[in-house]
Amino acid sequence: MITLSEVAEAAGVSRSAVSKALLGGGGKTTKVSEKNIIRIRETAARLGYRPNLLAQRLANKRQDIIGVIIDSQCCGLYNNIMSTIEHLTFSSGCRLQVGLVHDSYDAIKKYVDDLLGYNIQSVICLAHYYSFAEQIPPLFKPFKNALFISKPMTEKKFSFVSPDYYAIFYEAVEYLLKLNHRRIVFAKTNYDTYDARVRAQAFHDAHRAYGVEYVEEQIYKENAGEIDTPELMDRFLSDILPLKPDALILGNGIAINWCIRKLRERNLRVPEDISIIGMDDWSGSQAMTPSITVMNNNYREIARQAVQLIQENAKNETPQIKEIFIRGQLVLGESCTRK
Amino acid sequence: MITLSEVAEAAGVSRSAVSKALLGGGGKTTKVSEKNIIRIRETAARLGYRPNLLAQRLANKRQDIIGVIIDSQCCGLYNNIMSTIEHLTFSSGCRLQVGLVHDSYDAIKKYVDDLLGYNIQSVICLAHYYSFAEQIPPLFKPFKNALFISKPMTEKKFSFVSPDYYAIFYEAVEYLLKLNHRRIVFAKTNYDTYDARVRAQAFHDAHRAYGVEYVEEQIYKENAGEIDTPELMDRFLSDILPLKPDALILGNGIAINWCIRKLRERNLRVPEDISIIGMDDWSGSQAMTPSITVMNNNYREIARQAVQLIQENAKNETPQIKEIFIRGQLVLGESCTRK
DNA sequence: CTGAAAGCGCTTACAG
DNA sequence: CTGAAAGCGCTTACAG
Repeated sequence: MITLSEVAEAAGVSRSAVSKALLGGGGKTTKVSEKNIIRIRETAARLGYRPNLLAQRLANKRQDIIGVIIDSQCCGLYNNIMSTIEHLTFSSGCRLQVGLVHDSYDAIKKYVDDLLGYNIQSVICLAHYYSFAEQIPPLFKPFKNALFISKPMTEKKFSFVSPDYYAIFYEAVEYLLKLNHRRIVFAKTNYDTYDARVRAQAFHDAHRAYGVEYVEEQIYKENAGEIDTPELMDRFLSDILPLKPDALILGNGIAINWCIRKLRERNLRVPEDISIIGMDDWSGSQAMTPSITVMNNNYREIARQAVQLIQENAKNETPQIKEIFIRGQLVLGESCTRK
Repeated sequence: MITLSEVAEAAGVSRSAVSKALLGGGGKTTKVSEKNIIRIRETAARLGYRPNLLAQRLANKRQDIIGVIIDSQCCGLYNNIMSTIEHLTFSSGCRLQVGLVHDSYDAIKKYVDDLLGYNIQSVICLAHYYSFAEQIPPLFKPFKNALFISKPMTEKKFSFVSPDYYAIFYEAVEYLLKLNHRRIVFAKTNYDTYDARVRAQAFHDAHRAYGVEYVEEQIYKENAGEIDTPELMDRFLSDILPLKPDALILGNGIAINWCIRKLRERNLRVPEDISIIGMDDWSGSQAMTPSITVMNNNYREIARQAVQLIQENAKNETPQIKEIFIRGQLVLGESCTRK
């Protein structure tokens, strides 16, 4: 590896001059003549010089790096978010340092330590919806500029950009009620996460607003995560079909595929016998047969606002805490029909 | 930020001692008494000391970091690969530095520069199947230890771990031919990538082995990428249905969903009228109705071997170049039937 | 316009 | 067992 000193020696100039000519360093006062700039550039190119980023960052502390902690399982779901974040930060000359974790508190803690060890003060957390959801936010206290995607489960104030889970869920339930559904089953989880809480609340509020009674069993809490295996789906259906549901609100595409398949085995058709709404949009929801009515969370907009906020705060000495909810929209498919 | 020097001063010992007691540094000869170790640890904890990783890496050059360059669009497809890589490297005390790109030569080049600038010599590339596929591998020459997932398009020898696209594709075509299909259409792309090439070759070889003639149009080359929008699917079907195909080999789940939907609009059923095989497995392929026969590339095994090889090579001064093909397997669904 | 010097926060080889 | 010193490859403030 060629160093800056070697370039300086080969070009017969000082290291300050090379720093200025090649790396934009050299402080405010260092000037280099046009002649030397050319010679330095030529020498560097000839030697194949590459600046050492570790040394650069150690020396001047300038930080244009944003840490990202993301769960590898979210990757599909958050695909739009990540690629938008990547695009926006990259085009503004910023870099991402990505910590990929999977459902592991220890891994998240380790990556947090790494980011702090690299003196990275800005971080976006997309991995905090677990059974241990409330243990994650405290890990992010040491950062000057932390931002969560989705509202974190914590007392302390953090900036976040979150889907407005309540509003979209309310809209979905309202939509079903207006189509005369009277027995909607919502496949919640037994996790105590923010989204699950407010969805249950929206379920309740919408029913109340429309004067429709429901039994507690219509909010299904038996499952830990997605109902995305045939076995889990069988159990789920055995549990809830006795309630004679006319609509189901479920998670992702896989769950819904299994659901449709398993309903068919029981001679139940979607939407004729049971309507279905998906809680998360996924690419391909409109390609299915029937196409699925889904809650589009507007992830691209979430990512856009997240990047804007974190970059703004990265400039401030005392970042301001903002809580931003992004409205989603119900994408109407063929999976719901009037009763 | 508390530094090592401050801990040393507060504990009344030398920096070497702190380095040894806290960070496992201090060289071979530095010894610290039990008494001092305790005091140093206590002091560090009290002050909230965090080692600066930049300084550590700059000073001792020890590298336990593996770079990864991955396309954000691959994320779904390569989800299994990435999470397996993450798991295996993380549990061996290694760290990943992930560069997330999207279909952009410039971004890949920039991330390569970054990795080299951080003095990272080991890198896994999962982003080299583009229209500019052959421009990517040269970027990775400067690394001591580069490894590609999927065979790269290049003359130079690189290590890679790749799906055995040829074998699995041959198996799929053979399967269809044995089920008496005689007009198989393969939705290739107009990209000149390794996988596309050998698939076309396998298509040819299998037909020849079974003495089945085919016309060139059965290898559809009009598309740039996946046929994953309704418009592209309409055009594709308009183009190939006049050939009276009895089977289609297509890309991912979205493409296949659109295909089934658009075939139905034309009163063609899967598999009764047309059989379908998917070229890439995706979670949910077996949940669909009908479930889809897919080529499972065995990504987890690919990831496992990739990590093993790159970690092995990271130890060697002169890494050995290995070319590893992983056999996949045909997962039989309901989307193919005997003609 | 130019370069010598001190510093970033860690290392390790070396001398006690 | 212990610490002073030189070094990693860059910075920038400063003095010419």
